[in-house]
Amino acid sequence: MAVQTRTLKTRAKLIEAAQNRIKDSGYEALRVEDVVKDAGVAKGTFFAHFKDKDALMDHLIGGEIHAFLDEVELMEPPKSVDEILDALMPSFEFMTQERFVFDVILRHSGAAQNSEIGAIAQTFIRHGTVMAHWLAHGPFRKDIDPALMADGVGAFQIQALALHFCTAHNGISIRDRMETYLNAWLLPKPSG
Amino acid sequence: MAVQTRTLKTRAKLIEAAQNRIKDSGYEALRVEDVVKDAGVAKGTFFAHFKDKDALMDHLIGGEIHAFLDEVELMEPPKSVDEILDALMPSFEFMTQERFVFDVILRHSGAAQNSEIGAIAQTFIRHGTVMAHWLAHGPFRKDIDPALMADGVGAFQIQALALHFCTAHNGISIRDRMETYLNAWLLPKPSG
DNA sequence: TCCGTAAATTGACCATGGTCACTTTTATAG
DNA sequence: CTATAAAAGTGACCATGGTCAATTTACGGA
Repeated sequence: MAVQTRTLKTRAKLIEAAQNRIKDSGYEALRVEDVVKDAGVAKGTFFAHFKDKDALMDHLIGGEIHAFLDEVELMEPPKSVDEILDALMPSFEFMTQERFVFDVILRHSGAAQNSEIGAIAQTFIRHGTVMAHWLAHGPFRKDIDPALMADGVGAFQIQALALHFCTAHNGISIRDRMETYLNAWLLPKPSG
Repeated sequence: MAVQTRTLKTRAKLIEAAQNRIKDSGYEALRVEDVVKDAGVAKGTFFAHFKDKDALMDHLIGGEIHAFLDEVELMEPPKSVDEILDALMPSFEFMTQERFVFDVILRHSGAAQNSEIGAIAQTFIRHGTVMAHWLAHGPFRKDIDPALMADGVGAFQIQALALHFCTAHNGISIRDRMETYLNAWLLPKPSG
């Protein structure tokens, strides 16, 4: 039997309920019980639509990040580290709005354990593709593969965001730290 | 009143019970209820000693990583990327033994949210110190601060370990991926 | 030795995510 | 228009981490 309209409706109701809750209480405070109550369905139904609460988070947070990438993909390849950062900052702000959100992203960045790839993991792949394209067309180092450079940008991004939450490393903004990282990683250097 | 001997004993019992459980069922399967049963104390006692289950995990996993660092600190500064990797591989093996362990490490790598710094976060700081020292005394690039280089090694390490758990990126070993990263990050490059 | 106070411990209780046998709905064959 | 099988939904129930008012234990002073 094919997927029923009912299924899509229920799923939509669940997602909308969750988004509304999040809009005024944030991600961490989301309770499955509240979502099903607002959506007018039973608890079991939730888990028929999402493997677990984390899967809903993946879907919602992944969706937001995809929206940022939609913007980013429309841009011209940046001509400097500064322009790269201009493009990335909005998503950084989203990712650091709550420690909880960053933790979800971290947990899902390395894709799903066994099953198919999740929304957040997809954004990382997409991010890598866009970034590699950018780096191949800008004034950056040419001695290594753009895909490798893009990989590194991702790694430094995680690092900068993680340190943002670290009491021991405060006083430096995410952007400043990223600038230091990317200058050292992406720019051609004199030999020595 | 000072800390009582009883306190130390109870704490030791809890830790030993946890370690024994982990020894034959792994980290993920650890249950607080089992730990307190084995230790012969009530559940509430556990939470008088550890803020939450995660704090125990931080302590145990952090302890293991500290032990690796003890070894590492005795070594001569490595003279190549390969030698760096020789030094790091044992701890990589530990960190990837279970996805769960890696997740705990990730979650704690950016230190505690508000309160004092945890055991795992400490290992990252220690790792950075050792690595910076190594990098300052080896045949690596001289155009950036060793502390920055060390920071990068940490970032790439997380990246390599994360991709190890990612279905979409398999076929490359952690060591091979790290070698690619570190060659690109640490070695002096021709200008261009 | 006894008392009072602070520290340590207890376990019933709660919060919340997740399960599953059962019921209801929907689509389709005859 | 039924019969029926697959899909969707239900909610009582479970698992497990975490709380806290009450209790017990240990230490220092009189």
